[in-house]
Amino acid sequence: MSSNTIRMEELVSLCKRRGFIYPASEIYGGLNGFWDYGPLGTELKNNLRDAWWHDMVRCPPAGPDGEPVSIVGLDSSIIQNPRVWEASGHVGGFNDPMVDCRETKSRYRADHLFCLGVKGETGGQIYAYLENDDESLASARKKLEKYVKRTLADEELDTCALTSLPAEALAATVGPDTKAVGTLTEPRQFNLMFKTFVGAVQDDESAAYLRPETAQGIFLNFANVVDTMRVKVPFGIAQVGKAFRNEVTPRNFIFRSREFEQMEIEWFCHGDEAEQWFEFWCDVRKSWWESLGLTSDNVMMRKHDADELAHYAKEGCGTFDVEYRFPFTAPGYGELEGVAHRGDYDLRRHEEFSKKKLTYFDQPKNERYLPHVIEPSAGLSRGTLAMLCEAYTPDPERASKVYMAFNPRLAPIKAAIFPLVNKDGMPEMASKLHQDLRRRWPVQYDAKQSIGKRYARMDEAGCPWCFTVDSDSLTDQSVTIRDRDSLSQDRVAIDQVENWLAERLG
RNA sequence: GCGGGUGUAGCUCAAUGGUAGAGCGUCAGCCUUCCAAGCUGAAUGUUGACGGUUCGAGUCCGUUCACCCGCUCCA
Repeated sequence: MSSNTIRMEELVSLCKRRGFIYPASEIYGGLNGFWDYGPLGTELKNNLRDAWWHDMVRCPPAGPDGEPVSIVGLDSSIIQNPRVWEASGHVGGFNDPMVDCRETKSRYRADHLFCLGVKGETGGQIYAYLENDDESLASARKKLEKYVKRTLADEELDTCALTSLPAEALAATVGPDTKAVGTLTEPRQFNLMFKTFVGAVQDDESAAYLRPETAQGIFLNFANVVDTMRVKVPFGIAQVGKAFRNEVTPRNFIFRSREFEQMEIEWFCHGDEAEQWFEFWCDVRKSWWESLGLTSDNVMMRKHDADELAHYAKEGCGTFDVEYRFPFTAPGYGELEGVAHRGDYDLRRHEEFSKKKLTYFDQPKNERYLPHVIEPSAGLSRGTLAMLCEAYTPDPERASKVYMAFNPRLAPIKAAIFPLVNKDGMPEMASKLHQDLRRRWPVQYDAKQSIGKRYARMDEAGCPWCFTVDSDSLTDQSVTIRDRDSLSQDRVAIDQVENWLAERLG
């Protein structure tokens, strides 16, 4: 077991202990791939979401030409007309039948397997091989010739798709990487979209899907936004929301869960300008993650190889991932956000399927066209996990042995207010300060147990500052500020505490 | 979906087939004048779930669920 997995277990343990993240429906034994956010996790996730909305929708950075950019918000339905997912390509691409080999434990896409047999002969063994793989084909032919005990001419060979085989022929089939017969399972559907039914009657007519991405809701409303919001291309539409995928293997805490949250922008621009906007968004998004505390060593941009490009990204200039070095991927990286050049794929497909015109008329250019799309698609759940991983700071010197070094902007608790001792007028004074501050920020009051324990509790919760009222406070009207990261203690006038915090929190 | 591992209090872990425990945390009281201090007390468990073997199962067996690791998958 590597030290990284130990650290991950410690993080999961802290998340539960301090109310960040719990297993979903835990009292019933949990459910694979689902997690609940506790009180502190909810605050953290909301803070990350709000920071994104503020920095991308309300105050986005200036564009490449120095002019302000325009982004508007949206909140579309999780369930849409099922034809949406036909148009988007998810119904086709999400349902690949797979075949497993019981012997070698390999898994193959059924439509990538072909079978080799002797022409005209039925009932004999047949040999599966991988499509477009000469080595695999040669191996299958060799095994077949050994089976029939003679060399076969090319014209004696018969091939067919594995998916076209009847069940009894499949039972006589030898897998690509084995010599035993009948080790392949029947092709099984992997439905990555959650299916549900709209209305009380559950028949095929009423079948629908939970969205596997929030993006499509934006494309569906492109024309509505253009018609009603006086926006001009280039502009963006942003949306935050839940998405659902029946992942084959949910893993790594909330990194790959079946219900998760996305923060997506669809940036609509002229095709000629798409490339410069693509570069712009790659830069903006990487810097944004770094501005929240992810150190640049742990963040990298990675261009997708041609063979891993999504169906929608093949026509544009590709996809860059913003990747983070999670403890469970280290020394490698895991995807935090994908910035994809989708071309005009989505609007074009929805035009085809809906028969509605989705072109944009550009007045200054006097030109009608389908805008191209740059999509910075970030994982809110993954971002929250990255923030938890980055903040987790072991420190054997301090009582808690670990503290969460959240950026104050994201910290679930912004400040704690303590009476040093729970008597002599200190609790009254501290409580008054707490009442005043909680109108503006999530702050906590704690008078129980020793001051050291209270500091330690706040360290694990990632609270950046503690204000302590002591006996001097009663005479000089000042309090001690204890800094989470430096452990330094400074004095500030009690009537200046709110300003002091406002300067640091905005 | 496959293989391996794990599952006992909120957390970390003990318990030869024979009475389910400890530390920490939490809570209450006393105390305490700046970093999990001290004292006293309390709550918390169908030992993940179901079934079997046994006089007796946390322990052995089977099934199942969840988590971790490795495959596979990740539009």
